[in-house]
Amino acid sequence: MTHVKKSSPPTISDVALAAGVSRATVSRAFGRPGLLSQATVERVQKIATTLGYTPNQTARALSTGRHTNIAIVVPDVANPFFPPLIRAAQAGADVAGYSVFLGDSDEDAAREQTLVQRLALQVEGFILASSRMPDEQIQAVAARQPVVLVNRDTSGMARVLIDTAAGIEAAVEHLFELGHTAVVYVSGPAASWSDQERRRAFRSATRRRGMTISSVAASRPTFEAGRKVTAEVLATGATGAITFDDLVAHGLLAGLLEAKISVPEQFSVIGCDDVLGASTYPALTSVSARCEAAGQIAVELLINAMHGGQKSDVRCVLETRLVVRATTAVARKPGRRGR
Amino acid sequence: MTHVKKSSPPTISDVALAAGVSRATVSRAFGRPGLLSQATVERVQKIATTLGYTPNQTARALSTGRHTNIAIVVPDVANPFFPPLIRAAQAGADVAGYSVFLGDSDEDAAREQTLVQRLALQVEGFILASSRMPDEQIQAVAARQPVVLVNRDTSGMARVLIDTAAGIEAAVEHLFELGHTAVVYVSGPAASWSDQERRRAFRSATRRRGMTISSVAASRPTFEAGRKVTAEVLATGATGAITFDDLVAHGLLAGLLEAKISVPEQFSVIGCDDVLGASTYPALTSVSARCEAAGQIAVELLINAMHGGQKSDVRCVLETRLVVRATTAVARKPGRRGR
DNA sequence: CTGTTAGCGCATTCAC
DNA sequence: GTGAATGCGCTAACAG
Repeated sequence: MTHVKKSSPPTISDVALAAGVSRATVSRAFGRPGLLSQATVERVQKIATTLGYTPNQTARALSTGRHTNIAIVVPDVANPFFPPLIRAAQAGADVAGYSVFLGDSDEDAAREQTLVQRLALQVEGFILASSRMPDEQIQAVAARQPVVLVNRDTSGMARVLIDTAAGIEAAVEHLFELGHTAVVYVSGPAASWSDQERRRAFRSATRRRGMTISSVAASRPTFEAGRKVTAEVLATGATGAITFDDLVAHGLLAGLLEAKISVPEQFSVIGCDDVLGASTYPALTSVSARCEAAGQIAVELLINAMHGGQKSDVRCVLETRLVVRATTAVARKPGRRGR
Repeated sequence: MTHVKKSSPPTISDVALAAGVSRATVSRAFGRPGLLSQATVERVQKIATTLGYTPNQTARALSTGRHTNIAIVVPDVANPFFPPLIRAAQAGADVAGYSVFLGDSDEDAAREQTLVQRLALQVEGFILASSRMPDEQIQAVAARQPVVLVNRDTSGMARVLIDTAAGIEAAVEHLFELGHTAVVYVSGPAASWSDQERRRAFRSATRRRGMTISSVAASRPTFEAGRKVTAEVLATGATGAITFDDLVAHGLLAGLLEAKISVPEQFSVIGCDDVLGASTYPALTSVSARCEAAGQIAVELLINAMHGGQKSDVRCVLETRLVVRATTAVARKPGRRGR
């Protein structure tokens, strides 16, 4: 009986020894099988698997500079907008043989910067979703390695944009047709490209129709934030609101309920991103956002870039549309709410 | 004018050269500042930052075996149960200086195994949440490096368990008190420990009260799966259902609505995990699950284990409770549904 | 306190 | 086709 006791995982040397070949041969058996004879490749592979050998990515990366890792960083993993995006990206990376780091910046630019820095030397590329970093920092990262942005329109960089502006336009139109003349936009994170786009679209669409507008700020895109601004929203005298995202809309719905304002009879609400589906009550009218497609396309672009595809400055725009459900209705007559 | 053009990031040698010290000194300035004089540490640090030097984790890891990376793998990132858990774990890892890999097994044991294998040599430890792998495989992983399980009760291993069984018990009691005598359990993934626990709790609690039970299977824990089993659920003749999780419950709610069965008047529904909050309509009665706490505790345990804490076989149980909302009511009289 | 030496596991020139 | 060196960037003994 032979006792072979090795606590540490088998290395390329172990395989080489057992197979009676040099370490270089083992290396090639995995990295460039084409350079070896069919026979040796198979033999080495076989011995490797019986030994339980797996090429050490770390060592390989140190030697080649290729890590076969990517990182995806988001402002808030728990925001339902991101999981589908992450999931799709992860899946795409997976089939391409890449592992993925996940970073959560907690909506904070400095934290995001730290994360990126910490990860930079371990990954071949970044997907920065709804990045809160200033353009210069993003460009600094991109100068070193491939980056693809999601919902951030920095020229000269690869980016996939979910064009919710068009959806917001439709949302305004929808409210207008229902007779609303005074509407309010509940904004999201100031550093968010999406928020800027939506605000801009809101402003121009309402102006064009001669509607009265106002705007209140929800600090973070959360249920709680939405609930808290309810009074402020009502104080504007508007009869309908378009919110930064569904979370805020959902919070507003809750706040309205507490304030005994019935939706949609007395007040209309439209969300954005359509991540809650029909699960709210009343079912939320919202602007769709194809976050899953965004994630999938983002990895594709990234992998392409990492494989030497030189075309950065790709600008991929995903269309959106208004999904009308049950939180919007004909405007109540003004001046009688809450009395 | 001196042109210094280096495309690759600065290495320890660059800093050493610029600071007029040896590479070892630079290394210590970052890794063991205590071994150096205050003065040199500061000087090296300063030069390092002006050069934009960041220690190369990959090289460091190759040399030390310490990667300062962990991995967290889940069956489905998009399942709302996991994001808060991931977020909490990520945050904890972050303050401890660890970066985190994310793996999505897509509910598949083989994929999970592959992921773990690919990641194993790049991380110091794993958080396996709701692992679908068989015990032996999990133990094999744990034999090589620290692992902490979430919602998986394998003895001898560190694990944090969300004790939904107690909540299910309460759910059954709740239905019983409302006069329900025939109830059905809509099960989730067979490989899921949580599902087994819930099924077991359901069975024993109902038996003790002499209730009539049945069970139907939802392949995956999704809205769609829940919706699809609606007919099957109704065919059991039960007046109330307890589902594997909120997603399935939500789907069932939708299916019931389509079938013109009103909830809770004609049929009661109780979910599990309480991830939808009050956002469904009617607001879902559910068993709470502290997924965020689970994530936080899981990293703590893992970091502890990686830092040499020898006590594996920690079994941390998180209590749950029944959150009664609006999908449960007194049982209708039997024999009249749907006619 | 600091410099010197020797690898960590692998991929890659070169020779043969 | 295959083997023998060399180095990726860093840390860990050893010296001094």
